[in-house]
Amino acid sequence: MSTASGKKNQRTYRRVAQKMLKALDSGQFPAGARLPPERELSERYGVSRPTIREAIIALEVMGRVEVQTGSGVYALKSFQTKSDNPREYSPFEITEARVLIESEAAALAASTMTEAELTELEGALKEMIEENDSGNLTSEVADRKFHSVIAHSTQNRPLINVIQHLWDIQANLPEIKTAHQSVCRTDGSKRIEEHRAILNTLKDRDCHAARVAMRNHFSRSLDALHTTTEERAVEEVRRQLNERRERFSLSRIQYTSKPESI
Amino acid sequence: MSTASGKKNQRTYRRVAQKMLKALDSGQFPAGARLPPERELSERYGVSRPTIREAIIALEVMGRVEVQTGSGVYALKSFQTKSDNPREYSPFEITEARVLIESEAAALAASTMTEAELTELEGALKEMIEENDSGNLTSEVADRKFHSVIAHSTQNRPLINVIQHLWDIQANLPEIKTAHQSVCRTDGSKRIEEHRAILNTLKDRDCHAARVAMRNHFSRSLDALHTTTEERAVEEVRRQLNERRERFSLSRIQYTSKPESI
DNA sequence: TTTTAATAATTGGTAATACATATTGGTCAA
DNA sequence: TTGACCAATATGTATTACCAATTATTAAAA
Repeated sequence: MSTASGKKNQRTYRRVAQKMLKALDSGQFPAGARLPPERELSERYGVSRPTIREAIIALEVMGRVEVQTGSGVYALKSFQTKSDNPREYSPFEITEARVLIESEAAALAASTMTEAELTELEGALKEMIEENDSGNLTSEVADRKFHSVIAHSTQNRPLINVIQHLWDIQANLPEIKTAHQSVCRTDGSKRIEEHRAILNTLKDRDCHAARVAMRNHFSRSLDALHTTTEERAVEEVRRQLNERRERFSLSRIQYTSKPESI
Repeated sequence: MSTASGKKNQRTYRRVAQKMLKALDSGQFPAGARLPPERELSERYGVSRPTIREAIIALEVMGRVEVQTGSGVYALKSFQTKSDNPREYSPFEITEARVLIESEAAALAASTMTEAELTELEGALKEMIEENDSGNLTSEVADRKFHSVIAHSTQNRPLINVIQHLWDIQANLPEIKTAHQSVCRTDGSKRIEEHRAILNTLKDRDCHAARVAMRNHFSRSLDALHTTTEERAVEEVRRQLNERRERFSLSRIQYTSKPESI
């Protein structure tokens, strides 16, 4: 209850800092990104600029952001990725790790989720639907928000951090991105339905059903990943073929002046 | 900067917070003492009230002071900083995160484990038995090796990394250490049996049983943690009582010369 | 093309003010 | 004397408005 969100009598800077912390965790401001200027934040959160400054200082002391005078406030990475070489991970590994961990998080969240968080989830779902309708396929913010809210509802900070970390890694993998776009393009509505199913199990506080729903969701993601990886493989072969053909023709054209040396 | 007290180009709130930190460390404001009001501090340090507020918030986030609305700012004990420091996780959180993740890792390992890895596990178990017999209670190397082999057998590098990371964190928590020592001292053989049970389920390639066995193992760790935490709490109360008694006797001795004025 | 100066954007910091809450002290009645 | 209530005071909370200092961007000049 010490860290619970009894926001009524809490001081404003704490309330704001909590919200900004969630925004940071949800990937709204990835590491290195510049946050909006103080004045804009003060409008967004409906508080004065000094209060925003206080919240930013709190985040700064927590080591989550860095303030550069005259330039802006920048998000730092929250999870010290020591000798963690994210580039070496395959998208399948990441997804497998995520399915294991996030399914358990969902199961736990089924018993810890508050009404406010359920409302947040519905909001994220709504955003997802809007993104889907508007044809915005590149954005994953609503998706990430959805998963982030579930993670936060467990109130287990190491777990939140781990989930966030895995998302950060996968966000940098191009295969994941194309797979995500592909699944949005071909089965957008189905994907929405999966998220809604998860939401419903959480509403019912059915931890077993939540685990299953989350697993189903990921298993579809994994399928999409397999499919697009296959497509990419075919595409790659074709590209290499074309490249070879082009180089061959180029070499013939330039042969009289200078041979290619690469 | 035109101000004479130019300490590099650091921001004012940091400069002030450093000074106040020094004052706290020097015992100028012992634990529980009330700091001067904001208005007075702003005069003393020659800065405006908002800046003083910023410095106080920094100290608050660092867990050095506590602010009570309408009453004042109070110094806290420099060690008892568990309020909101996100870097420091509670041992319960860590253990909860581990039980979720490592149980799934065990379930996965049940199908991926090789014969060589099973042999390694048996070796780790043997080491654990030897450690237990020799009365070496502080070492956790065999325990860690056991869990590490299971993690590695999943061949999922992100998962391995996460498990490693959580172990690194918990290894630095004193509560975990004492709990581990306690469980080794009181129920060493039972702990060995739990590990053997996990090993057996992996030999049988029974992923469900592996998950359950791992959960059981952790649930016992959690119990031990609860117990030792309780013991520590009792110890703390006893210590404080003794401290008070000592102080009381001192005041009686000094009463003839000077009455205590607190 | 590179360098430099002007301009805009952004954080840094202060002052004055109003408000909310906790503490204090005093009055009055039982 | 004791207890309860109430008003005054002290203290933190938060806002608005303003200007200064620093950095980033752009345009002009060499």
